[in-house]
Amino acid sequence: MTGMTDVPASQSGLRERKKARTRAAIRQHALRLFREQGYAATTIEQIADAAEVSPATFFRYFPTKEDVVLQDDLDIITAEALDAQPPGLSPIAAFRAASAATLASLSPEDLRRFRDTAELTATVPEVRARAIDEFVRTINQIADAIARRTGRDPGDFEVRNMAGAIIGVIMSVTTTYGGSTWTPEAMTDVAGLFARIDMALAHLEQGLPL
Amino acid sequence: MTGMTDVPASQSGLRERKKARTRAAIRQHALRLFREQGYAATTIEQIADAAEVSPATFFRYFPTKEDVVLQDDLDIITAEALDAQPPGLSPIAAFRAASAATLASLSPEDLRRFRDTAELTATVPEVRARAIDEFVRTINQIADAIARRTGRDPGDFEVRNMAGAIIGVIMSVTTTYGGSTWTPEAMTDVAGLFARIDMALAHLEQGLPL
DNA sequence: ATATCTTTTGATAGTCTCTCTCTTATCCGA
DNA sequence: TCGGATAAGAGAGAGACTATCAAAAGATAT
Repeated sequence: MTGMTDVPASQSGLRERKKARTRAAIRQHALRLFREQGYAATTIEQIADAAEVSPATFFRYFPTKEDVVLQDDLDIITAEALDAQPPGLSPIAAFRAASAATLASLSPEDLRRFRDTAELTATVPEVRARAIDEFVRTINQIADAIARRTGRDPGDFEVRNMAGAIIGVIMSVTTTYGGSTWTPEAMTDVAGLFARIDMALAHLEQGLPL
Repeated sequence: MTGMTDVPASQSGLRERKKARTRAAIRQHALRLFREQGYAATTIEQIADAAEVSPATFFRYFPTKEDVVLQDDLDIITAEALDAQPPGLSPIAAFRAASAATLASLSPEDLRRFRDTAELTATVPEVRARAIDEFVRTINQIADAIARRTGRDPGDFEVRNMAGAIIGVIMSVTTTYGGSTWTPEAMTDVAGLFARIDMALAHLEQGLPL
């Protein structure tokens, strides 16, 4: 895992490089077509044509149409960043620091892609549903990381509960940005979104006072 | 809204009664077939045949296959139950009381159907994704109810944040019941699930101490 | 009871996502 | 350079979902 970019630092064989390039091409053309024509109006065949592969190949790289949009590696990165924080910090404080570190590590290109996918995630119901399900899967990783840093069992009820609360407030922030529901323009700066996430976590850390 | 049952207290014309009966029949046979053969292995055609309607009619009652499983009214009920709680209670305490009241109001038949749908929700990825998306939609209703009872603005950041945290811990509990991931047997009693939800909310209320 | 109007249903055809299988091409290591 | 793997392509097909149109059934009025 070398970052969020689709093409990893060319490591070994030509085969892997080609694979990564194909994957990146598919995703890139897919996102472009989604932006131009809308998600539903874009067919797999069009994406495959644009990326110069067969429709069958599309599904070898992405199990479903929605998966082209999903962020795959972001949660893994924050999990790593979470482990990298000093042991003294409380779980939520460590999570806040890890988020900041993750944001800082993103390249401009990463940010652009993040913005595109975030918009699609908030806009298209099917994609949103899948993305949130991924979020829930992330609860496990967060819980594991918290368990590691507090020396408790990963299945511990309270650990899992805290992980759930963290994901919950993040979901709340990301699904309603800027007061009412999602507006694409408001999402232009990813930094603002991260700032709101940090505020939400701080609020949670203080016990959600009203 | 007369309860969770599919057939509302027969009110007006024959037309509406028939409609309600058709809807109930489709859902009932669908859940039975899902239980017997699995979700993916059951086709719309089979459900339609069993319910003695045409496949097209299925889609007139439920926009997608997943929607047969979703719980539609449960969140509305808890929202109402939330408003019914005495104003003195803190938001989370009120929510706990509302949950208990909702559980108590369910008929044995409701409980059985709830158990079936809960299992499918936790088991089948597509269904789970949809259900969680519904959960997020529920954040708004919870936030509105909290805003009403605290006299704050419904769009208030901290109010929405608390609603998110509540949904987050509930998601955490319902998606992993009994330590590790879902086991159908553990789910036999719905009461146990509600008890766990209550524990999670109590933990959240105390500020998530570890 | 009959006629008319509206709503619901069924039938049919078609699109698109996704799966499976088989064959061909390409890359890797020896 | 030669087997052994792995990926890409082609094609057939299942199944979810949509659109359209005609038939059936309920509601309403005379």
